[in-house]
Amino acid sequence: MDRKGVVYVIDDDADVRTSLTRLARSAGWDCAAFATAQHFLDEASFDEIGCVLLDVSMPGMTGPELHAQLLARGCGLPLIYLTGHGSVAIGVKAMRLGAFDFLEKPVDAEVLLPLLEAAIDQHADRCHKERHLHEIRERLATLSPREREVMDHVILGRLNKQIADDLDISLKTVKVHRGRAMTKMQVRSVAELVHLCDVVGERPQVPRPVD
Amino acid sequence: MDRKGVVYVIDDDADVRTSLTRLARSAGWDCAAFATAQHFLDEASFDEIGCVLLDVSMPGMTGPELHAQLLARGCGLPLIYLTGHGSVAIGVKAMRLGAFDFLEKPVDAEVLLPLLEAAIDQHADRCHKERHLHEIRERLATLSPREREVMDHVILGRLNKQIADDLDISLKTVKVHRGRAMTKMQVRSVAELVHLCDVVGERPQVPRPVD
DNA sequence: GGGCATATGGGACCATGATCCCATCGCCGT
DNA sequence: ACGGCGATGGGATCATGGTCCCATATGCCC
Repeated sequence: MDRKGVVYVIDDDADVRTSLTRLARSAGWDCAAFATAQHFLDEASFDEIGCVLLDVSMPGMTGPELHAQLLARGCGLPLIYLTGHGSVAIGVKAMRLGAFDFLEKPVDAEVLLPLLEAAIDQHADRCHKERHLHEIRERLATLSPREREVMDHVILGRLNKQIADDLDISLKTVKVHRGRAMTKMQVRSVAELVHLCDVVGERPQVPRPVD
Repeated sequence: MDRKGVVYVIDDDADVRTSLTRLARSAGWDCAAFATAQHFLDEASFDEIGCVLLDVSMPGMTGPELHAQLLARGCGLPLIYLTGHGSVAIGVKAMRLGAFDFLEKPVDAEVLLPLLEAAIDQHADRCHKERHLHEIRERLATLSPREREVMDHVILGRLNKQIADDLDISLKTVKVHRGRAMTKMQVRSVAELVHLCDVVGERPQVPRPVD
């Protein structure tokens, strides 16, 4: 049985890598194992659905250090820490940074496999939403400065007449920019436009002019 | 110096309660201490800005058990665990449930005080946003069923004509309901209406009819 | 210099939305 | 039985939005 997703294993212990790889593959996932965090950073593509199983303490870059690196690179892979003798403080800090889970070795397969599935599902879900946001941002990027400016007023609920007054241009020009913005954003109603902008968090805080 | 917020201390050790209470008060917060989780549940009001400092292991209800109780009651108070001899698993689980932090005793005042401030600030912020959402939901609750139905179509970008067709009523009636919905929601444009509904997560997934 | 995108504007026309007036009908609670 | 409210609908009027046609001017790139 094949599933969609890659399990990345990062551990300096070859035996651990072998057994985790075997476990993940037996459950149907692809698996790529690395002996150091640096190897993982160098070789992994980061553009696939998956999750990361990483050891806390390794020669070179440690688990938490890798975590910070991934956060800095905007990589959204869920991280599941595995540790032999971790401390409370390290575990709590990892969770605060957004780790998916933090487990102590030895880990039971019946515990780990559902976790892997949940982590990969979460990542797939997030990637899907992220792609959608990216599409919207790409449409936003096609707007000319003036079109964007007019759109910002439109999604605040301003009338064409008011926008014309705000920007000191004619009503006619507002209509042109507005129509082009609607076309470029691929929407046919103000409601859809506002919703798209809400989804990507584009809410200009233009001061509400007097009515 | 007085600050806004209450620090709730829950610990079975009277000395710990005394010292934490003194610390919190010296920093300007109100403080209420409880010897058991049950006392806290019985006596605290939960409608004030604040945060909770709780011990993990106590006679009767434990810290994690109280945590679950608070979650079930929809209480948004940030929880900061304090533990003398906590395990990694307990700490990680507490963080997964949304604890604000999980510290090991003894806790340095220079660590705890900034945490208290951050937790209380976060709670104040969330309460503020929650109040705003509540206001909007109250407006939504004043809509008649038909008004709500029409509004659901409006925020999907449907034209009055299409809504009339969908609901099998006259164009005129749609206008009436629409106008009343706008008044009750206290908005003057579709853009504002859509934004309010986006904020409270009210996005009906009415199947898009053929155009 | 010629093409292209951007910003600007006018005129005309139609569709749509908003807001008044008016009305009927049914249901619920006092 | 009466009043209030929700839902329904018509007519009239005006403001607004959308979409065609047309045009000019600027700046940029090849």
